[in-house]
Amino acid sequence: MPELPEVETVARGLRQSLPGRRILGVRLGKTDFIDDPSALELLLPGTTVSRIRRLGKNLLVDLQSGDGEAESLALLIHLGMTGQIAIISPDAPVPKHTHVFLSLDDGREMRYTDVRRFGRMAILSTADQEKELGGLGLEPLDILLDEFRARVGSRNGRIKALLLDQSVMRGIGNIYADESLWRAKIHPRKLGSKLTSEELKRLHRAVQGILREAIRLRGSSISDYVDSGGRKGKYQLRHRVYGRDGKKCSRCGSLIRWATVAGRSSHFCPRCQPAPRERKTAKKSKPRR
DNA sequence: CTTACGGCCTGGGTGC
DNA sequence: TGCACCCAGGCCGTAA
Repeated sequence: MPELPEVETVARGLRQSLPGRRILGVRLGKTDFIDDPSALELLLPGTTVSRIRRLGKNLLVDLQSGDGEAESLALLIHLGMTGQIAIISPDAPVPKHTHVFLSLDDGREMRYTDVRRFGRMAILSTADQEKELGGLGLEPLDILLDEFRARVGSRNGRIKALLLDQSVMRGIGNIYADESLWRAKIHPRKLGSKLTSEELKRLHRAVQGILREAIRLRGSSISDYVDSGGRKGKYQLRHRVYGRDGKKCSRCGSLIRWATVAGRSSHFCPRCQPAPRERKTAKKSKPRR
């Protein structure tokens, strides 16, 4: 599943081949993950890619219009769970579930393949970009310790939910949330406001360290993630808890556990990440009839 | 305002 | 071969 390290890897791949390329044509398959499919068909041809940006899990392909107009557009791509981008020869076999084809002026094409179609594509004006992406939190790789403390330590939500909340920080998903909490020795159910100063510091370091290492290893290929060159990542080999329930914790030997926290599957070591005191929520007695 | 939670989207994998 | 079911991440509506 593409989270920050995977999207960053894709972005770096696209930066190798897209800037300077002119888009010649657009062909679409299923379009229910595209905000306005006809806008893509209408506006993309004739534009030139100027740069590739990543904001959290979002990719932005900046476009210059062919006629030199100042109006700048960007193609937003969110890979969802199963989105893949390929820059490839049009003669290459087309994988199933490929729904967007952009022909490029170097003879290749950019393809978007998405089994689940949980991804998203949209053409955004500068104003749209602010509206759509303005609510995102800070980049976890850039956030300073003090900012991290302020944003996370003040909140009463479960730390797992806070790490996943894109308006707190952008780009962390289930894998890197679980891995970061394990490294920082914090239970996913603990409340942000209950984290000690030391825990906040450890978590800040853990998040950044893990994201950096994951980018270095080109992300985690869990289900079907590949980068824009079709290569798998290697960080899944370093996972300590994600998908390892029932296996031994590499730090203490206890068995990794699985539980639902904040509505998401969570993996953690019950010894290294001690459970917080349960909040006293009156156990709802079953309504009897 | 904040937080919690259920439901929805889709289809591959699994188990019977 | 079929078929029901689960699950993934993000988001949204609703409730407290």
